[in-house]
Amino acid sequence: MGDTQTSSKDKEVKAKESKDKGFGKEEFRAGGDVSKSKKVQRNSTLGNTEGAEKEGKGISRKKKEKLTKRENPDADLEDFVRAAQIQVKVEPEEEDFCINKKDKVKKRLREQEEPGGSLLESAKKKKKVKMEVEEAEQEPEKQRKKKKESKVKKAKKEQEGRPVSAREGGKHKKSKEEVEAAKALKIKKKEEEELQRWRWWEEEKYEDGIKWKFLEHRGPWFPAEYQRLPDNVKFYYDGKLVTLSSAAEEVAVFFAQMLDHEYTTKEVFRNNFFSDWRKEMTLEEKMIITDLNKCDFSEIYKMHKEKVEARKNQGKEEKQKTKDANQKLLEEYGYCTLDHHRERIGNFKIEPPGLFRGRGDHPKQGMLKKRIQPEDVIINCSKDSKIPQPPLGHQWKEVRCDNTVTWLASWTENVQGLCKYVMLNANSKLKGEKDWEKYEIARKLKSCVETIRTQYQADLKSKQMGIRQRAVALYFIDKLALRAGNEKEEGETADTVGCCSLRVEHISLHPELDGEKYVVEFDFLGKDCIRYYNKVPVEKAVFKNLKLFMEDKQPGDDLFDRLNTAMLNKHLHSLMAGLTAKVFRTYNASITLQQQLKELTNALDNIPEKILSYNRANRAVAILCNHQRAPPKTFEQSMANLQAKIDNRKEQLSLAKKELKQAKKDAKDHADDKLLANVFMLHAKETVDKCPWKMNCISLQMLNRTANCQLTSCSCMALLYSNRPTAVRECRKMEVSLEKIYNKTQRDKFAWAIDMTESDFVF
DNA sequence: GAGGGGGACTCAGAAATATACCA
DNA sequence: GTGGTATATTTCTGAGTCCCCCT
Repeated sequence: MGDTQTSSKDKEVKAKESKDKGFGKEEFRAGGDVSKSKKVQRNSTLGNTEGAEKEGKGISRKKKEKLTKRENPDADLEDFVRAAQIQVKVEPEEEDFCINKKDKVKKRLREQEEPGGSLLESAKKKKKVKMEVEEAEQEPEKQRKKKKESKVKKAKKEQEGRPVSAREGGKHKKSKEEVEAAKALKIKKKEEEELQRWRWWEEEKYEDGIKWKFLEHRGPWFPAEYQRLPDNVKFYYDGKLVTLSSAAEEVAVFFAQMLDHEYTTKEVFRNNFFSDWRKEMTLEEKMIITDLNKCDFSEIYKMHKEKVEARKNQGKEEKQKTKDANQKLLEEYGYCTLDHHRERIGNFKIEPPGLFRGRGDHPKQGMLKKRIQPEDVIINCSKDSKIPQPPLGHQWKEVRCDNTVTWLASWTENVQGLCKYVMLNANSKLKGEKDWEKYEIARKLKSCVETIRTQYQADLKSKQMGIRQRAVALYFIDKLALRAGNEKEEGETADTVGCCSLRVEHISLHPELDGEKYVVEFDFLGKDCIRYYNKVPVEKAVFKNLKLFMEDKQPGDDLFDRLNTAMLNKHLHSLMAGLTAKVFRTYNASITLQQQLKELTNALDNIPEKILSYNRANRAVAILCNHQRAPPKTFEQSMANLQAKIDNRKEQLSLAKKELKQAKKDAKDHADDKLLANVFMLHAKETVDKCPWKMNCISLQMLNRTANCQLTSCSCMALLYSNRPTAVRECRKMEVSLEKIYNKTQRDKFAWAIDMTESDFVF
């Protein structure tokens, strides 16, 4: 893989360099007055920016050293990153295949017309065949080995004169008929589910902007009101007992419940909490409680821990009760009727009050998230639907009927003043349609991406600084899948950036680094305060432009001072309808997935190997998109456990080898007891055969887990960006059951892709 | 017409919960 | 079969993007 990439990358760089010949700083300066234009107001339009004075923007900001930067990824992961970046440029060779909705509908209609086969019947047949294939696929070595094991056991028992019965230890074993019946029931349930599925992708779409014609729901569910602490749980201030008012006590409980968390050690969190807590206190309480450090929440904390522990140790019955209650709640509030179809609601519960958990160094972390009342909630539903009833004694803020939006209820939260929505689940029509649309736009980009690249390459030499900045930003978005980088209000959120909001301090230029020319080193905090660290060789023209953009600027100044996301997207719109910076992320993730799957998968591999390849392909996408997570707390322990398992197997293997040798000898020596000797021989041989295979499995597991340690879940990646039809196509081509790659929720979510994708689909 | 603000949506990581696996 | 642990899945909600409307 590496060789092809390197060579293609070299070619690319050389080709670009030859294009760049003759392009230099002097020529650029002659084209536009850069020294003047550097002081241009950031938001000026591209056309009239030259020479204007920069105002207010690019004020030097303190580099926030305390931000929770993630550790540098491992060196091999960095290599993988580079590899993945190069992948982005490699285009697949196959012809485009377009999902043809009309053809699909026609196909189904044909099936419907076929004699002796209704639509439902044909779907049933199709499903049955599919399931039979999958079942056969799932009958692997494991089951064969189980059978073999049971045979050995049976032989042993018979040898010992013990009876082999269906009942052992008095436990009822399912009869063959019962097993068959359970199987049939499962299949039937699956079929019914499939038949009930709303195949919205086969229906006509509504006119532009209309999201639904009928919407009915029960309104959101509200968390229970606060219950006072039991009398034996006390709060102390400066060693003295203080009985808090209900409002102050509730907020104190929020804090006490978080005492285990790092948040409560952060100064900003503590200050914000204390300030908001005091707002909930009575005058008397305010007079007494003046210093958070003197507050003793230990009894509340202890009570909370005990509650958590008790919940963990609930008996079966209690657990079932809780489960049933949740199910009831879901049935009652978790579904709505949208255009005569029952659709699951994604978040029907109103967010409970608590302390705001802003990420990184969010300036508002620790502030009180107030309890939402029905009076804060706007309900959206059909006029002719049954209007949801507010909880007793309350009323809604407003009931409206707006079928141009997809939300069912909304409210404004108090911390950031943002709107929150109750929306449908990911497997709903409304979400699915959007998803489908997203991939269609990304596919459309494929057909014109080369033109766009040619255009921004040319723009790198533009006389206008703004256009050059736009070209460099686009180059990064395309090559590195950076996010657009909207402007944010200073002091309102954590100091994170995207492409357009990069500052001088976020990049370092290296004319030469580790044997590569024109290397740009990125180091900034992106979305969710996830660190983006990358060293990327770029084209000479890009490098020179960056050098120019950074001249006479302070570290805290904007790198692209004449560009913002609105300008960038406006330009992208002019190149292709519906194109925005975000589309490049989807596009490049899809291309990378397809390319990686093509390179890594081998039709001759076994199923675990194919799954590993699929995970590797997804990992490449995760690296490209810089999807990271904190390493799981149990990571080190679980790796040690796996290593212990391998060691154990090694011992087992050497023992089994000795046993096998002995058993062979015994079989020769004791011809009279051949059966017993054979049983032992079989057993030892099986262990000898099995151990290396198991050890290999554990090694693969370790490899997979190490690589995944700081990356988001692989299937998650495939769901977010990578093209669903691509993954579906690959599974079918490689004869890997979709169940092995995606869980039920995920399969439900992109049922449209599963249904529409043929095995020859190409992104 | 520009641009600022906010509404509506997607994306994404952490936490909670369920399930699988193993001794 | 049981209990403990690891892993997978789901839920929750914060953090982005993008577009439209108002001034």
